[in-house]
Amino acid sequence: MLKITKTAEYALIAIKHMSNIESLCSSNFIANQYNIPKEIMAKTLQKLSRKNYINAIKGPKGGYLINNSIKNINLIQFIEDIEGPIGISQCSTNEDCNLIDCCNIKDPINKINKNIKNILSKVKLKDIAF
Amino acid sequence: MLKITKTAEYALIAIKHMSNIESLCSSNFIANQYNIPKEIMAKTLQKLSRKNYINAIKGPKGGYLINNSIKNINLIQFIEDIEGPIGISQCSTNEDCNLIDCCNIKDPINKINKNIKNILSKVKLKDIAF
DNA sequence: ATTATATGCGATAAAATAACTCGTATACAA
DNA sequence: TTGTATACGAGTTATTTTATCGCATATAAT
Repeated sequence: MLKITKTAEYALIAIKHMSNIESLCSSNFIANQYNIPKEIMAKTLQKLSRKNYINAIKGPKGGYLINNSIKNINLIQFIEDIEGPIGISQCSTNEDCNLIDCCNIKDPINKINKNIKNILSKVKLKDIAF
Repeated sequence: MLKITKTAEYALIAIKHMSNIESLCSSNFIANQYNIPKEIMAKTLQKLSRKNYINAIKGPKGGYLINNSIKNINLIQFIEDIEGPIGISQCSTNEDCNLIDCCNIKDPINKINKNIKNILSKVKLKDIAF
């Protein structure tokens, strides 16, 4: 109920870690340090790399490096970028709901949704990491 | 991602409907009107009845009647009552998380969680139904 | 009795999330 | 040149959560 996914959590943990050390850091290291499954951490970092939150350096002595220009990205942008749209209910993100014509709580639901998104949009990555 | 369940949605729809008509109303009627599976609506209403949000009257010509004293119950109370604890992450609701000792984003996550719960606690049932 | 309703246990289906496997590419170092 | 540590990515499996369905029983009006 109202949960964010593990992937988003793991991504934030990794970003936080990398923003602190400011030096090259391997996927395995983070996975071990934070007790996260290696393969999942690897996939998460790959995704972050594709989206340019971090930069990858291959080969032994390789690893990832944080991209410091992401500090002002807010949580809505971040989560939707790596996980897809956020919404407390189907009709908040897309319109194919079989209640569409008769739903009697659409307005208040969307209001609540806006309020929650508003909170998340005010939290920047620098407020969590960095 | 950050979704409420259908059961909670259906419950709100039913409460909204019953608060408008103020007269006896059967489970099947609501299910039909709002295009919700009959059995699910029935179960949802049974739950609401057990928790005293509505009152049940058995037999033919039976149905449910809303309990008007619920107007000031807020969404946190309501959702947690029928669905269990709300939290954007495991550590927000219970403490058995295998990151527990090393998690580096616990504080900001809990802060965000509090903010979201704060929004929901300010929305009363009368703001959605009634 | 018949019928329309609620009640409640149980089972199943579907979807979302999380975790794992394996093979490939890259680049450093001996 | 070969071995190794890293990133990359397609695909599979497992787990959990959410959603749905079925049926037997209880209740009360007619």
